[in-house]
Amino acid sequence: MGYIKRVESVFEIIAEPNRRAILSLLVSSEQSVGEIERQLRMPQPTVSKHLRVLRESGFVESTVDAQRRLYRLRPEPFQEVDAWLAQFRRFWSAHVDALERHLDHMAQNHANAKRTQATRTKRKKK
Amino acid sequence: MGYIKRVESVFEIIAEPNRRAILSLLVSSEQSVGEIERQLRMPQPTVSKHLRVLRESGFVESTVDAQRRLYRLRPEPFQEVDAWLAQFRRFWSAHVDALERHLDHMAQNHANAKRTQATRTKRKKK
DNA sequence: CGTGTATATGCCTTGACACGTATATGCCAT
DNA sequence: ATGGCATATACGTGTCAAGGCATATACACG
Repeated sequence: MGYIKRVESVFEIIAEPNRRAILSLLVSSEQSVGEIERQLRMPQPTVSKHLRVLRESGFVESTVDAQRRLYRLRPEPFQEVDAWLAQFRRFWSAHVDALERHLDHMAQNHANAKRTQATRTKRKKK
Repeated sequence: MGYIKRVESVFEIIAEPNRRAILSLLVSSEQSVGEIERQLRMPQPTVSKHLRVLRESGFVESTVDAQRRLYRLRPEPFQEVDAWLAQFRRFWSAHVDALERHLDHMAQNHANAKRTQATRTKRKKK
């Protein structure tokens, strides 16, 4: 029994910032590799490699257009993330309520404008 | 030299399976380190280290109870994930509808039952 | 105070993965 | 066929994070 199938969860996939950037790009419409490359200002092999990962994990699919490949989103993996998130939703909506709405609004346009602050790592040495 | 401030996104945090397991555990109620350790059958230092990461990224907070530390969830990071997801929600809810419900169900218990199959990338070798 | 229990931290090793650079594949046009 | 463009892959490298193990801190109680 041969080859181990790399079971990477959807979470590992979206942990990579460049991949999230690509996904966000594709929300508006399908794009070719070259277009992604230009918009995100990253080297072409990098784009291709990330697209490969995204494709193999089901986040995107591609069709051929001459020499171009057009990539577009696929819904399932996002739903999977959403499903995971669901178990916490009860919890957090209990905690906040108006804020929830607020966040829901901001979500419309930006992707990851988060500021993950501080982590007051107090490194005391003894 | 220096203390680089590691700005890890919420996505990197939840990319780790054990951390997701811990978070799922905490949905029901707050738990001590020892309880987590026993239920998840992982060594105590591992639990503590993951809890540290979760704490510093805001996913959990702790209070002291004698020698125990009780950990519980905090809502903000989850909202952040949700906010990111929101931009895709329009998209995917257009694509599917009944399937969504289905997934929502499976989400109840497990986290990453991904089967990432093959991705019919037809790799032809010449 | 000393012992036991609960949790945190330090060090080290290992493996995964993202990147850069180079190159291969594939398709089009002339 | 030949050259050129678009995209994919191979290989070597550096970085970083997770785990194991040992140990330190903190508290409780006799």
